Amino acid sequence: MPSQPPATPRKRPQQERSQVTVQAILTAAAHILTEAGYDHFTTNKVAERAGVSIGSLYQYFPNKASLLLALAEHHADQMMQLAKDHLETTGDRSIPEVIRQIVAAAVAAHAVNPKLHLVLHEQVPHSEVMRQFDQAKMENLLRSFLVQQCDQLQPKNLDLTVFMVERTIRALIHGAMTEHPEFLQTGELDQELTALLSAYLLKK
Amino acid sequence: MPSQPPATPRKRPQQERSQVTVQAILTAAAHILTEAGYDHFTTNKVAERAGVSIGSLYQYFPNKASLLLALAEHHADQMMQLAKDHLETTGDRSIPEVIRQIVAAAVAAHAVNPKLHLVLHEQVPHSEVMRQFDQAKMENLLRSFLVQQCDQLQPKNLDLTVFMVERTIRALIHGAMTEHPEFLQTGELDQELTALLSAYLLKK
DNA sequence: CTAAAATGTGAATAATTACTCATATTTTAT
DNA sequence: ATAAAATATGAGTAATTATTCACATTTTAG
Repeated sequence: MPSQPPATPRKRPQQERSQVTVQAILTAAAHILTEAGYDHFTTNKVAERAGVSIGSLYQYFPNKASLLLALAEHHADQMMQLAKDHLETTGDRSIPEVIRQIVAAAVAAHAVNPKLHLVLHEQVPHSEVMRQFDQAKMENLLRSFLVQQCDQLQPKNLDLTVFMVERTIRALIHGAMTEHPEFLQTGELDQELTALLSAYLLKK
Repeated sequence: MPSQPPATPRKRPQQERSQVTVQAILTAAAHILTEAGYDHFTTNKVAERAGVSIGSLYQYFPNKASLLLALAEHHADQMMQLAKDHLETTGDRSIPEVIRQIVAAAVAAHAVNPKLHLVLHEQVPHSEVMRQFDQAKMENLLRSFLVQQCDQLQPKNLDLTVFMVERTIRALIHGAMTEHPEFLQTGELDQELTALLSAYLLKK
């Protein structure tokens, strides 16, 4: 009795088999970075942990840097998605409330995968390249918020202000993650960061 | 005709000859870091540039890390000295003036050797280790200033505030150095940083 | 002057690691 | 069933580079 040909065509291995491999590699890469740090991040170890041969790794990632890039891009996407979600529901319009919201969004975004984030942004050589994903988008997001709120800001002033705010948020979240996790736990960081930036922007 | 024995004893080679060598190595190391970046910072290249054999380098620096450490320590000393000079003459007592002074001191300290500073703090692997010199001293300096000025600060509050201020200053100066040198040139950074922190501290 | 101490030399070593390629296995389409 | 296409394998290559060490030169002290 010949079996029916399956309704869904047998899944294309070009698609699925390799996608599983790619995913295993990415997962293994993230695991090694977060658990062992960049010092131990070698392509051979990643392949081993992924349960895949080193040759397969190089079939999908032409070099080590491209693997890191893929990881950083995916992570940045996750962060941006979460940040946007936090910023959608914007009923309030007072500057301190908007700032509080932005800070909360940034803190939440950094909680997606804090260990991976720190390694990608502070351990990986040439981490500027990794930052390209986060930073530009964050600055644009901030810029539009600020324009909406403080229409008395001049364009030149705007660049400077966006720089001040973006850098301050990022630096203090990173600093808290590495040196004072308790400030993050208790919410003290959110509060102080909001206070810092509100006081600054209200004076404009 | 036998010459007089020199009044000053012939300078001890253990002292001078080797000191010249050590200095040449340190200078070459700084040069390679600032001009070529950490990627090209190999011990053999340092020795070559210093006009010294690789063996001599290892006579005075047991390993590559110790060379970086020596460089970082010397650079931190220079920065701290300059910062202290800026903070000596403290006639003013208003918070904004004190803040302005602290900001100016930090900016001046970072101008000692900006390129080297950035490489040591952002390119070198495990740059946390390099920061140990600057950071603790900076925080202590800040702490005493803040205690003097805002005596209503609680001890727990103090740790948090010192963290906020120190990190913010450092991050914005670094950010300006790498991405917006024009803000440093024009003094806009000093002004905004002072405004940011004054507004924050005055609300305490 | 001379021996010991200090300093200098640089070819060689040893370890690491990103990446290749010849070959094997699996899947697909007919 | 079968050939072509896709995917997987992993031992091997090649380049880099921190560090050593056996030996040379210079300096000092007596």
